[in-house]
Amino acid sequence: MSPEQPSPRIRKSPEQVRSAVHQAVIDLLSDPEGADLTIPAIAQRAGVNHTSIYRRWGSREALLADVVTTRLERDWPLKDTGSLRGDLIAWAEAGVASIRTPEGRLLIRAVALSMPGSHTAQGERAQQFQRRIAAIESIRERAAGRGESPPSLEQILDQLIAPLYLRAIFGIDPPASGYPELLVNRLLGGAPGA
Amino acid sequence: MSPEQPSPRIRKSPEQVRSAVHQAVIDLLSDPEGADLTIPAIAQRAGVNHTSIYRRWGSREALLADVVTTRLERDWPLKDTGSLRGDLIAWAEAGVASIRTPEGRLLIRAVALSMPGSHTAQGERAQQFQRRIAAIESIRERAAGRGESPPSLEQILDQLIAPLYLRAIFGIDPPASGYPELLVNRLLGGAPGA
DNA sequence: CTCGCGAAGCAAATATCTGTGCTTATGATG
DNA sequence: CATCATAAGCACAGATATTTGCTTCGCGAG
Repeated sequence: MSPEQPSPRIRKSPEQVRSAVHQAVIDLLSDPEGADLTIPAIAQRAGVNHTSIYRRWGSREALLADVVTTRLERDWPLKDTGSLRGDLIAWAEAGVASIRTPEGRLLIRAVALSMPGSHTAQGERAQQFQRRIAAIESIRERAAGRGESPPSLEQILDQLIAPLYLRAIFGIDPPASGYPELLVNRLLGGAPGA
Repeated sequence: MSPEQPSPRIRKSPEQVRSAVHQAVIDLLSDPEGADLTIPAIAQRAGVNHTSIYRRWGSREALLADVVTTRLERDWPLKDTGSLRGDLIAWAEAGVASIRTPEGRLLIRAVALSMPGSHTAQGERAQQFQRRIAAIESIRERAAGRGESPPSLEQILDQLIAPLYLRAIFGIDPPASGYPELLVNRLLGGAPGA
């Protein structure tokens, strides 16, 4: 069957391990069968020895946090569009795009998730969320620097972040079109002033 | 130490078991140390044998769902105040009150939580959330019956439910006062028309 | 080219969780 | 008061996950 050698041992390099494990987490997370995200399962899927994972990441929590951070910062970046409205819409668009994929949903849900991970859970999760909040803060600061007066963080939290996260966590599809604009219009008021 | 007998076996009645187990789940959930919510841990905390839990609830998912449902429906009930605005504010107030207690936060978070519960997880969780949605739907229907024209479910989701859930899940305190009214005013528009 | 450090793989031990058969207390029923 | 169904507790077995000691490869420094 396998065109490969019956090779007794092909050792992966550290980078290969990292990459394979990350991918395995994503795969299992996306798996509609709801495969359980245990270290042994991840290891098998990634084709690495489970001890490699235990030793490198120490816990599932830490691994999850690593994967989530990496992916989220890649898929949900900040853009500088030159205006507050533009920045917020861009951010919301990236969010909506993320939410539309099963992978993205699960990823975001994983931030809120955790369960039997004990104490580290809280810390890691909070940190992830803090990172997202920090992104929003930098948008506000840029706006303030341009002389615009951005809404309070609370307002953005309630009207922009919350709807996106809720939908991600509970798997509710966002409206088919114009959703980012809708949210931002509600937040900033009526029509695109600038 | 213990003023009790070294009693070889004091068997709890089914109701005592149910009550003790529920309380144990709440306790562990509230525990800042982030104790892991495993059946054996819950059993020990409740002072019951773990097999009693396995046999009665079958899985951690089912147990969690039971506890959450029970508590949530007790602490976050629906009231009929006679107006859409009143109903929504009452609902939001109950939510805010819930969110202010560590227990309430964790409870709501538990709805979104779960993780290594595999497939059943999705179903149970979705059901919990559906129940909450149904509550909102009934508010809308009552309003429609009175001739009022309630906002769409989507709008309520985005502007009322989402902010509360987000804060519960990530442990963000709601504004000190007037928050329920603030949310409902945003949703229904300006001032209390009636 | 050789040496040596860091990390992957292997195997086996340990700890935990999950589930089963059986005994026996508890509370309801007649 | 006697009987009986239900469910709790106990002991133990099976399956998984977690951890550790040791070996061996890959790769860069000298």
